[in-house]
Amino acid sequence: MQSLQRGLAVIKSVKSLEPCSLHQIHQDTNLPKPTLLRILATLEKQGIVFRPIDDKRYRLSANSFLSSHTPDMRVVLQEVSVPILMDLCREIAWPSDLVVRDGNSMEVIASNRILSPFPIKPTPAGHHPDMLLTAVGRAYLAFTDATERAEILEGIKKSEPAHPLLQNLAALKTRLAETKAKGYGVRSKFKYDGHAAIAVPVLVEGRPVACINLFYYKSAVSQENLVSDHLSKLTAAASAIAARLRQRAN
Amino acid sequence: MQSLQRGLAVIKSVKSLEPCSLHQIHQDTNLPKPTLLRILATLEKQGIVFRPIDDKRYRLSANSFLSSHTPDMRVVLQEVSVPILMDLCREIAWPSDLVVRDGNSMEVIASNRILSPFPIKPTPAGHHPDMLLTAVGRAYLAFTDATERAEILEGIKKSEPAHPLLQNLAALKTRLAETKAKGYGVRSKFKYDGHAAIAVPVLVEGRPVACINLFYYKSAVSQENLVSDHLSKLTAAASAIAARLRQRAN
DNA sequence: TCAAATATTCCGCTTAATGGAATATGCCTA
DNA sequence: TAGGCATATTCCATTAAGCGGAATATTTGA
Repeated sequence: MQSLQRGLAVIKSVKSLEPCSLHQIHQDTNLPKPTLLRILATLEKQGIVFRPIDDKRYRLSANSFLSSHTPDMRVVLQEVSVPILMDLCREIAWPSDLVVRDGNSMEVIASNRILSPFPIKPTPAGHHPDMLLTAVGRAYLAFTDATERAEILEGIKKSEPAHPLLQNLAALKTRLAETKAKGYGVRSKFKYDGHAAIAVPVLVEGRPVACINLFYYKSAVSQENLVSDHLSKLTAAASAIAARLRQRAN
Repeated sequence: MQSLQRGLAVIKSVKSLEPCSLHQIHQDTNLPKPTLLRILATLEKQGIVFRPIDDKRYRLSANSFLSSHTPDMRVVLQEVSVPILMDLCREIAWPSDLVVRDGNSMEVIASNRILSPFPIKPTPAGHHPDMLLTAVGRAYLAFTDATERAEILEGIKKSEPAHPLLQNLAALKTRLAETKAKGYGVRSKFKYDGHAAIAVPVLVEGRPVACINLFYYKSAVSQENLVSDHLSKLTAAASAIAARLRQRAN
């Protein structure tokens, strides 16, 4: 069975090269690229490999029956979020990022910006959104438990004592309480910036393991309308990601 | 890609059902049996599944890129020995067993007897060849280190104090030393038994992890001639198994 | 010893897979 | 910012790879 044999060869190739471009697999296996595309599409449909939205390189699904290395939470998040973020952007046009905590700030690990008709510039690689100023950071802080919140605030105080949001702790606490009550975080007003964002947590067993935001132009729509039109969909996407994570954990 | 998709489905099916017959896979996947046969042949050639020589049921290879459960040494031995035992019997006609230590006796985990033209009755399931009387037991004892040897002899003394071979420890030691020197073990003379056997160890890093024997009719060939004709092939098979095991261990 | 269950082989048919060529996309350089 | 190279993707005519029903062989169980 040629095609099965080839498919298995491709799995092995991806396993040894990941993350790898079509071209790399082509060189490794000597199979013609159209053939590889067909095989990879099948493997993707079957949940054996996946590609981040804005990255052409293939990776092994942490899932499946393949003994990858350590099933890394980031990779799993990246994987399960792909179709959900794609659907989300198709539905509401405005772009979103999937963001996790990394130390005292956040880190973007997936995004559907390039799918959006609105040309919002992509996150510079390695950019770490601020924990206190951004919608995602605030959502995370608001929904995590008191211990982790205290730890993060302590960390920021040490590394960035002059941080504007640290100057009024009472106000910060109030804001976080409000965020939790409303169910979503909003970004602070940045200077020279026409964008705004709201963000909700991805909750697994009551803990935020990540956050998804929704970007928009302040000039195009009011926060009020954005919330009433789209918050439920954003929340649904977060729940869908959480559900898939739970499923993966068995 | 239908056939790739089906192949992956079969892998999943075997994974969940193993060890499983063709019929079981057929019921689980709803694929026609000729199709399954084709797929399974491919998977077997690619080292994804295997079948013991005298068992029609398919199992997942411990090898490969599949996260089976614990990669059990027995299963690995069983798997890697299949083609080697088949070739061996094709070459020299007399049948062999692959045997490992199990406590104070040995245990047959694979055999090519049914391939042999000589109708030597198959090992009764669960039969444990004696450690002191059989060729495989003696080969094992002779090649293992002093510590394990002492442990085994101690164990036999406790469970079977009247064992005939224990009555003359000096003679036993001499016999084991000879065995190691010659490179193969021979079976003790059994009453009412026209068979005889020789056996060699499968050595990995100097330790015997298993033994392979070679059965014959005393009336058909002398031990002398059997050794001069076939010992080298038996040893080669043992080395081949050892080499495959090493490869598997990475 | 025979019947039932299961495994395997056979083979003509069809469609799914193939891959060369054309096109699109992304990326780097000047 | 254009223009050119590298890579990805689509297209489609061709064909052999895969298909599975039916016949046969083997194993099992009574």
